[in-house]
Amino acid sequence: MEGQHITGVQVFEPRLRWPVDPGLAQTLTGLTVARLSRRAKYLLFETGSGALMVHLGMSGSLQLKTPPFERRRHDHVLWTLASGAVLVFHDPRRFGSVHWLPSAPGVHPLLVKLGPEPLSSAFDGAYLAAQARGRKVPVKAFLMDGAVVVGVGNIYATEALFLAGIHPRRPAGRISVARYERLAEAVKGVLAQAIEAGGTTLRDFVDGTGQPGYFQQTLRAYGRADQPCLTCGSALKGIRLAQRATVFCPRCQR
DNA sequence: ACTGGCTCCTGAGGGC
DNA sequence: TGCCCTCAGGAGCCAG
Repeated sequence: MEGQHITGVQVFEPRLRWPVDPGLAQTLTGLTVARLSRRAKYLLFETGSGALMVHLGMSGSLQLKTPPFERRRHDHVLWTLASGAVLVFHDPRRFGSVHWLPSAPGVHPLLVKLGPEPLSSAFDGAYLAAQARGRKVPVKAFLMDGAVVVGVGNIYATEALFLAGIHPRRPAGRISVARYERLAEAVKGVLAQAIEAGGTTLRDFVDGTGQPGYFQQTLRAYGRADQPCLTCGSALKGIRLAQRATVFCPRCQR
């Protein structure tokens, strides 16, 4: 994508998580993608005057295709490039979104309240402990709060808490700095491993080349309710916490 | 200031 | 074989 010139934009379905800006095609046509970057789970296609911002939600994908190809059901936005290739945004559940991010003035409202990147040095045990001070929210919901740290969804929060030996319902403000250090390390480790494996495929996830991720084969807790704990052998417990499926070991996680 | 519940949507999977 | 119901989830928003 880097260096590609956008020659056309077609929006077939603007009803995504946020309605697609009717002026998007007008704004983007004629621009060149200088570089790709990312903030939290928002993908940024930077041009000289601003950025195309895409969120994949949970079922979204982007693929570069070479015409002729048949537009599939749920192919919502197409960008035609000067090379002749077409970038396709496909999202059956429409939890994803497509935005225009002006380079000035200020930050986009969706980005302004976001916490640090989990793989950055700003994210560590001391930071988590400071953020958690006085808070009673269950630590799993705390960890999934984008204002605390970005990028930690349900699966990786479940895995990290298992690795750190922390009970998902424990109030965030009642965890020691030492245990938060362990948790921060667990988050970094789980994310690094998942990225290495190419992501986690639950149902229909595929990457930019159509390949599934393989991290699900490595999951220690998520999706393993009633199965034996890989550490102590006792049965993992499945609960619902903050409207999310949660699995933990009642013996190892306190 | 916090917290918990609701919401969008489609497809998979289970029960009958 | 096929239908119908329930559940799954990212994350912003809102009521209490």
